[in-house]
Amino acid sequence: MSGTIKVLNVAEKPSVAKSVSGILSRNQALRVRDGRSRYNRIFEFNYSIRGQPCHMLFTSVTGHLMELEFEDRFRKWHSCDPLDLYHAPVRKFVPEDKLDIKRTLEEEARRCQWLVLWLDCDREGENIAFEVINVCRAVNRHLTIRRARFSALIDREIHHAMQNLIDPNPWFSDAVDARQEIDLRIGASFTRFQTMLLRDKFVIDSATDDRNLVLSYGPCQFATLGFVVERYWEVQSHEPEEFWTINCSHRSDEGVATFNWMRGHLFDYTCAVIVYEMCVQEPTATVTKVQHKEKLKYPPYPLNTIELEKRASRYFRMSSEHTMKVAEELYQAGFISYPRTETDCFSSRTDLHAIVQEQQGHPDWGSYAQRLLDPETGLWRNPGSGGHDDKAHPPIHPTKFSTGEHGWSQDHRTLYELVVRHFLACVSQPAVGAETTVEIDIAGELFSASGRVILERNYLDVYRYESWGGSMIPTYTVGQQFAPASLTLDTGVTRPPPLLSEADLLSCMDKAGIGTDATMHDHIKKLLDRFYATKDSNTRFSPTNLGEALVMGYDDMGYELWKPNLRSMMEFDMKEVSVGNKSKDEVLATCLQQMKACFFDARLNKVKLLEAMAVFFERSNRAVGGDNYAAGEVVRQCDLCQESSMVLKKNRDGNFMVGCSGFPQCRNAIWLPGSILEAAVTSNICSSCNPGPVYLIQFKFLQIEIPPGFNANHLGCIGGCDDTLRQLIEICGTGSRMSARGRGPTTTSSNGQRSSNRHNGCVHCQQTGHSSNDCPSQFSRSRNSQSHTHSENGDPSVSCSTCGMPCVLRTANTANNRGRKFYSCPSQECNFFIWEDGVSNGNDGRSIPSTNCSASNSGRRGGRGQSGRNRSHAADTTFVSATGDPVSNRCYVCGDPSHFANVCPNRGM
DNA sequence: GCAAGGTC
Repeated sequence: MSGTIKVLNVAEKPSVAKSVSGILSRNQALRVRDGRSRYNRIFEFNYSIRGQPCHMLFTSVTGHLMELEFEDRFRKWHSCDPLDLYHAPVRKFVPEDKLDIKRTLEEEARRCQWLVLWLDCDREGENIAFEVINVCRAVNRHLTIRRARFSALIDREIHHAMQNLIDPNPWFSDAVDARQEIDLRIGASFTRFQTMLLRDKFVIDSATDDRNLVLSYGPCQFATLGFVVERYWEVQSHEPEEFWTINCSHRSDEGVATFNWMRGHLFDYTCAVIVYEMCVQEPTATVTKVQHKEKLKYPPYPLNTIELEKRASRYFRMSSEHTMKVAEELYQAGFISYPRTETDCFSSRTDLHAIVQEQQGHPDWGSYAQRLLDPETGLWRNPGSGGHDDKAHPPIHPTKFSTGEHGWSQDHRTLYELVVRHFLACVSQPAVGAETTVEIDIAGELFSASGRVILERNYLDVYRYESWGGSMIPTYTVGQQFAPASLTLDTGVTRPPPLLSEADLLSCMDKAGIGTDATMHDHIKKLLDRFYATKDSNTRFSPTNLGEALVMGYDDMGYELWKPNLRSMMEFDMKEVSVGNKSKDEVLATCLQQMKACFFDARLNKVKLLEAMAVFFERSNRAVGGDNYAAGEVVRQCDLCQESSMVLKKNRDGNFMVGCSGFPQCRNAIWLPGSILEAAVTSNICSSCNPGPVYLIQFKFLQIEIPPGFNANHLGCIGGCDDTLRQLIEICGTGSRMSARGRGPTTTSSNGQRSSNRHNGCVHCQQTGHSSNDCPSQFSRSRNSQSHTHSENGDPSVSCSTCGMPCVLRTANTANNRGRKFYSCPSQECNFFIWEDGVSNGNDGRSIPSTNCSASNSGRRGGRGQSGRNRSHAADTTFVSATGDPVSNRCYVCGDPSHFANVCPNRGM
């Protein structure tokens, strides 16, 4: 067919591909074939777009085609500081289970000239459209790309959409991209942080195996939890208050009427008694007002997802999650319309009568359907509108008649019945009632009674879930007087509000914009799955200890991370992006910057979380392993890798250091004096160090290990400006590579060059804590040691026989001497070494043998000043292991030549 | 192992 173009059409789900294909082809010459994905078939037919003959291929995806994830090196929980997740690179990719769909799209796109996107017309749909565009355009750069805009699967609308194609809207898609990225970064960072902080520190008895417990955080799940906790606290904090009220009854031939005091109740007993005694003294009642009024009780609006969930919970105590599962199955089998819809008004184009007609044969509600269709009954009424329309799906309604199918569970029957009865109710007249209100006066106090007679039941006949209580009261006339049958002063107490029911919770979420119609039930289920909340047999939610502790912890910090505001603000920003008022990048930058600061602050205040947990849980004895990042407090951004953060940590030997959380990719580290007893990052920022912020650290030194004149408490900066800290490091040495006995005042003045290095700090990075030679940014260089073996406490002190520098205590890692300690000169220029046990035995030092040492006794030279000057010594002296493999004398963990890996302070990070 | 959002 000359001039015919091939058009690839893609819908968001298979059912839409099928429906639209059926409408466009008018079911004429419609062919179907399988794609690579078993769910997403391909429909083929011919069509003409504005006179252009087209061969149409119509397939679908199943929701999002792509996922957003961190790049691999950030995906493991201990791969980085959770703070890094605010700027770690992310990527979009097609997950394994969607690859078949991707391949279908690629294959079909290659042979098409046009791509028409039939994704749902909402923000998520637009984002999925761009996912499809990316996949298709990657294999066919010449594709003409158009968007079909439709709001219902109705013939006229679909043909109109096809003839009036528009451009896809990148702003809508951008809003979703921003939402995804923010959700991922916030969720992952807080989840890792609180899980690693709390899981191993407490015996969390709610979980079967708390080692695998994940204490997840998400803007939706925590807001949902917040509603539960807030109501629970309200209930807990309620203090019953006694009140008094006066009740009056009257009996006549027609029956009994109960009159309520129009003041309601009084909390002041004396006042109540005074009023009551006045009434008792003059008890005659005079009727002051009789009012008759017609009242209407309207049927519900057309059914959307949230109402379906709420009503199923209220009427049948069915969980929202189960409701959606059953509804999905009914939808898949064609009995009800699409169950995930916000829309609660029918389009004027919907043939409502046809839907009712289908139900006429049902044994239970068929006769009601017949009455509805009979104009003489006057029962029909065009349905009201709840004011919501997602422009993508109609309200939930029956699409196929059934009296119950083989294989349906009771829940399938119940839910189908609800959908049908709800629909029939929507198109029915409201119930009509006559209400009578009577007011009386006793000694100047007013009382009222009311009664109701239902005149027409109308929709209530089919909507049996609702009732409208009728109550009769006797006939009264104004001016009539009577003596009350009873006049009592009654007492009662105020009651707390009830715990939130599932329907209440859904209402709270809906009102605050937490989740979507398709996901709200997931968030509720997540609270149960994470052991954050429980649900009782009345569908009422209480927080567990865990849920309450988490909310309490954040609340004590003063954060509203558990309130819906965060999501609302995000939602506002998303809206701004979707209408083009703000750019995606702008919103991402602002939001993530704020959340990062919030995360940082939350971590500084983590003690609040720990305290809140301690209220409910026993401390655990379990060893905490691999939790350095959770324990580490951020001091500044790493100026070496520029990606991760420098965090204050304690090494295994108990000494403090500030290291890059990007380890081992980045080995930036600042070693702090071993004489530090306590160190904690504060929220104070150094005013002189750049790039900032550099947070000051509150140090507490062991007084006896620092010279007179220095204060044991010091608010210090590791950014390079802090002379006091520099001096203390110089005087005390660092605690990183030596055992405690290596600490103490040293003979640094004996080595002018070394002393000079320290005073000047590192020439590469300007930081204290290491010398220029030690700078992690200069790893190929040899380094001087900062450790000292001279001591004042009687421990051996060994100096290099060549240069006189204090030696470093190391541990051999060779086959013959593994674990044996020896001293060696920190300078790479000298080869001096001596076994530790040799020192105590009074042996002389010896130099490291030139080759094949294996730390054996060979190559002994003995005597000071004779160490291997005759040997050309490279920075990396090679040892040979027992297996003959060369072993570097640098630590294989951090590359530091002053120690071996078995004593590496960074091991196990 | 982490979010929330689509959908099967």
